[in-house]
Amino acid sequence: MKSIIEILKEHNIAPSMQRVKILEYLRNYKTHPTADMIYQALVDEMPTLSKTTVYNTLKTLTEKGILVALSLFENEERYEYNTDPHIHFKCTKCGKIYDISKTFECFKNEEIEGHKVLEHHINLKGICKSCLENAKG
Amino acid sequence: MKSIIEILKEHNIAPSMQRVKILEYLRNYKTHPTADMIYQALVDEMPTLSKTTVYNTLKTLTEKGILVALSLFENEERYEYNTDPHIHFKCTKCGKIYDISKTFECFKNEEIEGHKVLEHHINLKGICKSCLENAKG
DNA sequence: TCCTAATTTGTAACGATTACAAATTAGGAA
DNA sequence: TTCCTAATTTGTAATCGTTACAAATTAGGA
Repeated sequence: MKSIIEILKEHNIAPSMQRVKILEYLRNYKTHPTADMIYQALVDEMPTLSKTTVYNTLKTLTEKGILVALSLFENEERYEYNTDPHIHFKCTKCGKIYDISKTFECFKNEEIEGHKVLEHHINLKGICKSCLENAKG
Repeated sequence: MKSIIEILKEHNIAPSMQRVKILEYLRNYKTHPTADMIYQALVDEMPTLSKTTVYNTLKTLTEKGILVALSLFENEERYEYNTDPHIHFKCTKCGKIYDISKTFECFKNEEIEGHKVLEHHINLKGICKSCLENAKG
């Protein structure tokens, strides 16, 4: 696997300690964290880390296409490392967000009602497997 | 067409002037407005209207299923009158949101990877017809 | 008319995000 | 090495959308 430093260099982003740690976190943990969650996870290891740096870094990495920003039903931005195309499922009971590796070619580079479609975001909502099993008791 | 007052009564919501005007606005204008947009549109006609009332009303009507709250790519809630199933297209150039009356049965009451799907939100992003035509100029 | 509950209102608070300017850091030139 | 400059990081304050809350207003029934 490519190193985080390589990935940053390929996109002309200086691989500072903060940027490396933030991107590393997003590549390792597929939890779709918010900026604050990332900050909380890293501040122990980097006590001088600033929340502004987290926001700046997320913005930079998203602009370069390394990360994807998700608007998943709520008023806070979540981020994920941009890998294979997939969609999201959010459990209304436990709040967890799952990746679903099902793709939909139907929207790819298509024109719908005259509009040129460049991206599609599919968000599902319901009760997750784990909560369903707990309910059965 | 059913009157706004009838709709409210059917859902056991007292048809106060404020609630009627807010729901009426959303039924008449399919612009997916934010709470603030609705407030701005109505405050001339109802000078004592409070933004809190707009938020309260939107919350009530959404809980009763009369309205649908949309999380469309951005950190602000937008609302629409709940009619036929449709999906949304947002133009990245002019910011306008279009309704696309295409339905996707593939998600209806389905189980995906063990999760029970109850709702699906499909958000498309790209350049709208009007902006495409302007670009050709 | 009076009473009570529902509704509305305005203010203050909150949380996520951004603006901004100062402080720090890193890398190249002398 | 030291100096210089630009990039990066930091902390504070501001902003924006939203919510909490309590007082004021309204509406409908006794």
